[in-house]
Amino acid sequence: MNLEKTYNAASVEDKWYAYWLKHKFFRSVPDHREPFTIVIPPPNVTGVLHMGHMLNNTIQDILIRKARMEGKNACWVPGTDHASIATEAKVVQMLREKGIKKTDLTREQFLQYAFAWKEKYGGIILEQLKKLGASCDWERTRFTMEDSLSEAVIDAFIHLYKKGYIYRDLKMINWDPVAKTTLSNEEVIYEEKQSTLYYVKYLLKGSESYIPVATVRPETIMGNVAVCVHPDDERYAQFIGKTVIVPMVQREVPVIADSYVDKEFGTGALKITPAHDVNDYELGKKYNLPIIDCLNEDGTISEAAQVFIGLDRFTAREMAAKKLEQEGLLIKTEIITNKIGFSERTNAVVEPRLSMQWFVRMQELAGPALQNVMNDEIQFYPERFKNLYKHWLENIRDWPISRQLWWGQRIPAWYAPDGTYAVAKSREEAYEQLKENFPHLKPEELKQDEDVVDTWFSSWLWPISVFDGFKNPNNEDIRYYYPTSVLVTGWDIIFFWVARMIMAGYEFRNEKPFKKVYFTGMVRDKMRRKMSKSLGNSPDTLELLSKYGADGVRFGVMSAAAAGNDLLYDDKQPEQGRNFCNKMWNALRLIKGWEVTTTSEHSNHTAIQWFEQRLHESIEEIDHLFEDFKLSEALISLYKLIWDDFCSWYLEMIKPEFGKPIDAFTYDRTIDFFDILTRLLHPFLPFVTEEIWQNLRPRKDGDSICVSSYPKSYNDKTDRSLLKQAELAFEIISNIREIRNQAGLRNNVSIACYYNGSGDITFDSFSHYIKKLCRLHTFERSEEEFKDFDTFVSGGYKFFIDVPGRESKDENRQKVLKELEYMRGFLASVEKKLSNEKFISSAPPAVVENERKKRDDALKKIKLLEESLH
RNA sequence: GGGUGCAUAGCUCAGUUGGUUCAGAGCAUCUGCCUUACAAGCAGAGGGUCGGAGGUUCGAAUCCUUCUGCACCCACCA
Repeated sequence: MNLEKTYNAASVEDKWYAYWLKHKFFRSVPDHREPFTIVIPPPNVTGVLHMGHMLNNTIQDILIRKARMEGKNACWVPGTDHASIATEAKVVQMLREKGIKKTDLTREQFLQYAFAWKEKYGGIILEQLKKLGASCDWERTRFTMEDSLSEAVIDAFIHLYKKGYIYRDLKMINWDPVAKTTLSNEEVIYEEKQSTLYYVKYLLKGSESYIPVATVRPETIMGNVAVCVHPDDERYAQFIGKTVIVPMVQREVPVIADSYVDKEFGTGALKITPAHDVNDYELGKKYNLPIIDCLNEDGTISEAAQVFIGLDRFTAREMAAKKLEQEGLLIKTEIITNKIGFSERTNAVVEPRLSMQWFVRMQELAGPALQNVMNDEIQFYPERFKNLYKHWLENIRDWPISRQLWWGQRIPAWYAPDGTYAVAKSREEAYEQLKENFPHLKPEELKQDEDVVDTWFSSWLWPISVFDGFKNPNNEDIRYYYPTSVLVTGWDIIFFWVARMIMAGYEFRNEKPFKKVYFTGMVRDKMRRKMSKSLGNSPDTLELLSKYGADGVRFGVMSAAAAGNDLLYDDKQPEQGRNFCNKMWNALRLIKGWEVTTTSEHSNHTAIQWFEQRLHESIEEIDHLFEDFKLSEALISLYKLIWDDFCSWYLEMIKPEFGKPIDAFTYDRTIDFFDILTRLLHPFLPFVTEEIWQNLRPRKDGDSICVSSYPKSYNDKTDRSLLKQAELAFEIISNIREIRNQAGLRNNVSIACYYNGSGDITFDSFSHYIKKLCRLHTFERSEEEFKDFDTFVSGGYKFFIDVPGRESKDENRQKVLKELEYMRGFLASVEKKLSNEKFISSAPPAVVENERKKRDDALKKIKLLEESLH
């Protein structure tokens, strides 16, 4: 066998992924086995995958691969999300770069461009997932806007409408003037910004006196319909009921009083602009004030404003300030910090806007969703996200779902010429509903609502709709796979998606959509900034995958990612993963390079038994870590098991001398061990483990580690007696090696070591290996005290190293003194504890007993150390 | 304004229900090695008052109180 010196991830990974696909190992159809199902959080087709996706999908793949190896029917459903507003914004921008304006296109033409975009980027995304090693059932790939899933959206809409949960209303909503669409609260991101607060004079009609009003938005002054003060505010009591003049437009408006106004803030007087502020709108309704909308949908000043018509709102703000100053109405300005809402997708400053939209009433939907998370019917990992979830659901508000976009499922409402509408699956059905009241109506006169639904109104159905649970609620797939086993997603979309999927699950199937939710943290850069394209701090994942290999990247993101905790990404992490792959690769090279004798005589019982014990100890530990979703700890634990225990200790112990063969028994056991190790590691690093596993033994076409069995720990009482002995032996080896290092001995110089004393634990079984690993020509018991030798004390034994030509033993002596000092301190603290009556009486007997043993051990060690100083 | 989380080695973090003088890992640093699997490596070393203060306890990184600093979420204060 001829294996390359370094592991070549690129060629290995492509080879095995193609092999897995060819043999359809990832294909899942319902059968008699227990299902293990994950639906992917569908990535947006806006671009390519970033680091967050690498993390998220690696976790899902680990869980799926482990379940598959455990004999479950593992099904991972992949797919993509049309991401209505985000994608539409991208397509609009792409068209603009080509010199095409959206307004020049028909809806149909635009959708063609959008679908072409989806084909391109959706395809790239799926390829990236394959590169990562994702073991999805690709035959099940879904897209949120494909026919079946769009029909599910319409069904859901009609269902909720009939139930009275969907309604149409004129309300104040968040408006994105760039995308020109409504947004939900969740799509608005508030940031603290410095703003100018303008103090403006509102002159009393026919008088020189005025009410000072503070505002950060002078460009909406033209929409003022009243000034409001607190009824108990003595400063303005005289103005209440009088008329003041709105600056710039000279409108005469009343001064009203309402306790909503905070006397302490600003000037204590508030201008009322019902069209541009939620609170003002409420006050306007209360006092029956008119509404003057002085903004257009693109954020420019409307004709209703009378001045600055057509100017952008920010330009108008400056102009208004200037004009107020010119007219002598500006008292002063002040810089304050306030929160400004930005559109999540376009980053435009959001406007409160009064508009007719479709809403989902959330109160009833929230009930079961809240209850079943709080009682752990659906489990959250980490649990603390329950708090966040609870708070949101308890304060839930209705969900505006209509979006003034083209890319998405169109709202199934049909309007008669007079505005009366029917909600129906088709024009024909709508016509049937309406014709009773409109005998002369013709079907072609009906107009469908121009808006589409919020993208989350489609993705909240995902766990149901990917299994066609709307079209055919009793089909075999959904009965078998639903509810899914676990959802893996970032905590940032807990409201957008997780909460709503839970609501949809209970509403449409009367059953939870998943049993567990694993929340991942956000991937940040070394400066703790969230990775984003605009900052340019997210590595190019395709480049990363080709540089370090998918296994390297998977190791990198997993090794630092505790559930729910953000992780700081650094190139060092995938590098460590790549190195790990190479380490295992070279272990394979070592083993496969051995010549094997036919004899089964051997002297490696101890090493083999020790490693077996160590292996099963690890398997138990890893099982527990998996139960708690502590995946990064499980990976680190495997890393140490393989690198330290297997490579550094076990292989070095059994390694035959150069040129000599290894016995068949040791060889076979070693292959067994490596086989088990690769299977344990396979869920984390699928490619390198497949490559090694395939090389360990002769395999047939169709064999694969990904459908082999996941190792189980022994259930019977496994003997663990060698673990302690090994610990002592390794400690002795390290001590001898340190002395060798201090003495500057070359590796080919062999030395002698003598020891005496006795301890609770022996190292006899390991003597042979100590000798071998420390290059000792002599390692034996001797009652003699070797006064000129370097010494150390370990496990109740005193060791003497004969270093030829060693001039100074100061270094060694210093070390012994230091240890002696430490042990004396240790002894003092133990004795103090033991002489404390309260400790003896209140501590558990086992703890006291342990302290006594520590004292005896310490006394013994001190004695040995003191002796060895002479 | 309400809420959550975090603070442990130079950096990033582990540390289960309080019990070893237990303070741990990886990276980084330092020393010595191209030793026939691996320099993407091997053998070693140094490094921390577990954010501050108080309390509970025989015993606290761990439990309680408080303070400080940081991060995030939610909320209609111009």
